[in-house]
Amino acid sequence: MCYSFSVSSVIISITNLQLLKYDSRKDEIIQTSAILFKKKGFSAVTMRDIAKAMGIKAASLYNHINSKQEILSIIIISLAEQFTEQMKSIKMSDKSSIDKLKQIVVLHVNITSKNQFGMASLNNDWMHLEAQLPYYLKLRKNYENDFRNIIEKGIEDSELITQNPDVMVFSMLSTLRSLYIWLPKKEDLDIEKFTTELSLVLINGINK
Amino acid sequence: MCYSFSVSSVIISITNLQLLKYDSRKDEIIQTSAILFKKKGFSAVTMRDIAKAMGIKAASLYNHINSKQEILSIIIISLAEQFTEQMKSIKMSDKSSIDKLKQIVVLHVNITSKNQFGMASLNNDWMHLEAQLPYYLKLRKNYENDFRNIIEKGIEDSELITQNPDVMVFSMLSTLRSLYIWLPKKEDLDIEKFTTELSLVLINGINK
DNA sequence: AACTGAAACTAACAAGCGTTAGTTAAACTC
DNA sequence: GAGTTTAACTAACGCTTGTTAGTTTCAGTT
Repeated sequence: MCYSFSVSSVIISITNLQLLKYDSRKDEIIQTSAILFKKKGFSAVTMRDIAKAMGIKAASLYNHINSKQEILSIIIISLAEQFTEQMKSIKMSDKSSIDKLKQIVVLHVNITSKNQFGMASLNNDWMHLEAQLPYYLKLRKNYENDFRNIIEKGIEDSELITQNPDVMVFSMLSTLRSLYIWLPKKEDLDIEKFTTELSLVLINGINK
Repeated sequence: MCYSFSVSSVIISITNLQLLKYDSRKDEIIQTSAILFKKKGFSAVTMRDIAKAMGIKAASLYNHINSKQEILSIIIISLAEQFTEQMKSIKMSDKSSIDKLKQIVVLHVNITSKNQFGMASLNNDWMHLEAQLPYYLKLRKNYENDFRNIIEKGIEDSELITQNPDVMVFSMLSTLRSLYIWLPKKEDLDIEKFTTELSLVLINGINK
């Protein structure tokens, strides 16, 4: 066993400010990496790029993380799990299908506005996950299924038009997934107002 | 002058089947590269990957192309110019704004269905263009401006709802740009039917 | 004052990268 | 058949990649 602790050393660890700082340093690496990944993509960013952006040497990164892969996994999986978790509470609520769809719009705007860089990795670099790739694909498939089920229920209940639900999921989800590109461009954006406008356009269209 | 020809040698070139075959071999490299670029992204694909997919050695590729960069430029710029050209004829036509938007949907579905792999590079790897990056950005900006002008005209003419045109452009264009992900999934797709359904959803929404 | 551990460092590794030089074999032109 | 061209090849180049080993610095604990 490499990392076994006595009871006393655990207590020391908890009260040790250094250890807390360690964790925040790891977060710094992940945040910095996400910024670079958005600009050039995972494969084009080197460990030396990440280190330089933090003002340290590449080798020093390995005091905090195990591999370049791990950085990507943490970025993507934590976001995918946020979507999964919040979709769960949306689908279990007793609202109408249209209200559920509006809540999905809110969900995407919220997570994206707080994670504009990470969302780029989620959208563009998921294929470079290795061990975690099957898990990610499972989460994504479940999410899309939940989305389609809400739409199919809306069609059954005559809330929504009788059209191919796949096309409807595709159209809405494509827009929501692209939010990470657009949100940062509108810096002084009223998030609440934007969410309302976007819901209106996605659900009622643009035709007068 | 490295490549000057006498009149007779030009005539020979035109009637020379080898030279035509040369061009098609270059096209093969570009097509093969596009397939790999879609799967892993430009940066993660090596010249040895491309060569292996064609059953030759990496060095042999350089008999047909000048650099890895050049492959990417040809893929992206040729598509961007197709969009630019066809947008030109749409905006100059005397149709209503809604009909122009429907034509833009047709434009995207057509180009994407014929270039599913290249469209991935256009969307994800444009930042790895080097010399051609400013030109690409100019074409993209012009395209988005033309798109927004059509929508603004539609609002003026009371064809479209009075809403933020940026949100409307964002919503429609995000969906159209994601077509390369979805079209290949529906293999036995009736393109014409799909285009009609998509136009309906984008313009009239999904609300009953 | 001695000890501990976090977090930086230097130096280096083996593997892989895009690309070039020079060669070869086969297919065309005359 | 001699000469030319196309398009493959082998071999290698200098550079960059992710990562490891071992060392140093320094603040906090005992």
